[in-house]
Amino acid sequence: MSSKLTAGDLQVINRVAVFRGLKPETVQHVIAPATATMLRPHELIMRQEEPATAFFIVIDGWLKISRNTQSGGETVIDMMKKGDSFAEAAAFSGGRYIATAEAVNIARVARIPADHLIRCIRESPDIALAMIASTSQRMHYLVQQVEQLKAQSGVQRVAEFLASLSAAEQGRCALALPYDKILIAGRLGLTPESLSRAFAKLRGVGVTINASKVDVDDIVELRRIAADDRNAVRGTLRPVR
Amino acid sequence: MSSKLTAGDLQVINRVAVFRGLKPETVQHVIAPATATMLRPHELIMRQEEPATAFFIVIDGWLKISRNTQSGGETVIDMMKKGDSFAEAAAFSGGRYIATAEAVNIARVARIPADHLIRCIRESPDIALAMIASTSQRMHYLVQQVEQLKAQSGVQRVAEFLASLSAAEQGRCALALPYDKILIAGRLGLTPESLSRAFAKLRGVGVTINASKVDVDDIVELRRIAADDRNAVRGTLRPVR
DNA sequence: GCCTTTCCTTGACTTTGGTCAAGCGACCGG
DNA sequence: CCGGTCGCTTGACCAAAGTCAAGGAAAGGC
Repeated sequence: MSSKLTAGDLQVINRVAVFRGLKPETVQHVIAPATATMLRPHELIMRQEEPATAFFIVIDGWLKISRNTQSGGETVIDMMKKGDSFAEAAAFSGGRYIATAEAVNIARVARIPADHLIRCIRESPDIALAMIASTSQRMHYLVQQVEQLKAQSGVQRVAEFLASLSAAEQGRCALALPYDKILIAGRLGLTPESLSRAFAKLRGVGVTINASKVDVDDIVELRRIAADDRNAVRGTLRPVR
Repeated sequence: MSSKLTAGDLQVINRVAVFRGLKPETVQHVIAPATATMLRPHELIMRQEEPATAFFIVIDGWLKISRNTQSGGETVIDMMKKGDSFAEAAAFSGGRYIATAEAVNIARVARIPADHLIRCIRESPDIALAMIASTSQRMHYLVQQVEQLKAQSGVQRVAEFLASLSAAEQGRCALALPYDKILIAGRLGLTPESLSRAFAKLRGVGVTINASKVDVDDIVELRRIAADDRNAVRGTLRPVR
């Protein structure tokens, strides 16, 4: 189940954003008591409401970060991939996890105990700054998330999501959906049905979706749709069967 | 405009959540170079995209934390009141502010320079832990926000908002809306019109709104509406003129 | 191989919430 | 005191998105 880190694990961990700017020996020290776990699909590594005793780094695979709603449902909060870290802030504040982390596919996750981390911080405060920077990033994401949910329509969120998958400056580009459409729908606050229909509308502006392969005729157009006013887009987007 | 802290300012600052658990002398040290500013309605103390050179504590009044959308609109992210602190994480990470803070009414805000704060942390790491704890709280709020926007209907968000204004365990209670309905609408991701209609629906379950005074017949019922499944509520909520 | 399950799409329909327009009352400045 | 602006509400309408149901295609188990 859980084991010491392999050389490959260390490879990934040393490049992780949360440790950016720390001296290699500091990183070594922080991850000394870390363990790594292989997860099968649907296995959980972090459970909402449980005491926060560690934080995590994704070494490989995709994890779904979700919350159980009062009404028994589930809300996708974020998706984590190789190189992402999560629950840093919870681990420090000694509270409980506010969300659940579930493996989407076969995944490998490193676990760094919170008590050790706090001891490390007392020795070298730079670690604290690194963690705060990482937390700040996460917060930025959440703020953007709130903004998108409040200010953009479903199609616009889909357009922005697709555009974010490509680094292309402009013009035509091909990309692959990173995970199930059901999960994409959840991440964007839509039902799978609505996501399908959003894709159908985007077909009209040169976006071709075939299983998990996507072809975009003009990524600038896609970004324009996302950036436009909610109502400005209306005429241009008719569903194409 | 900006001035040294008054005795009254210190009163508030010493009780603030972000400094909870720190020794009084540590707090003294952190806020040594702090200044306080009086803000008139609509004045800004923090501007999105500007370099994050400080973090803030609200001494009095209400501030609106908002973001300018790409399409030229504005999204309310949060409302801050006396005793709240904000932009801690941004101040550390040396990036830029990700949102704008605007006074809603006459307000007073303390400003703690980031460079001094970082020096403090290197001296006593406990400050870092306090800041992380505070950031963690903020993140919890944002996660809940995302959850609410994705999982609850407008009326449900309104019900939850009203319920959160009262500490009452159960039964009848009276409460006051803390700020304009336009701002409440923004905070909940609704238009003012939709908020009005949501209020009209809640009238049917014993919620009376008169200007900024609200009377709730049964707060448990209100919480039930918020916690129910999006669809379960449907029959029970018809608008009452 | 086949059968089952899961993912995804589409259609028809309903509900929710935004838009536009009108109107009222409170507050403010002159 | 008047006329303005602003906050709030209501009505009529429309667009966006959820629900329910059906069906096809792909993947995985036996």
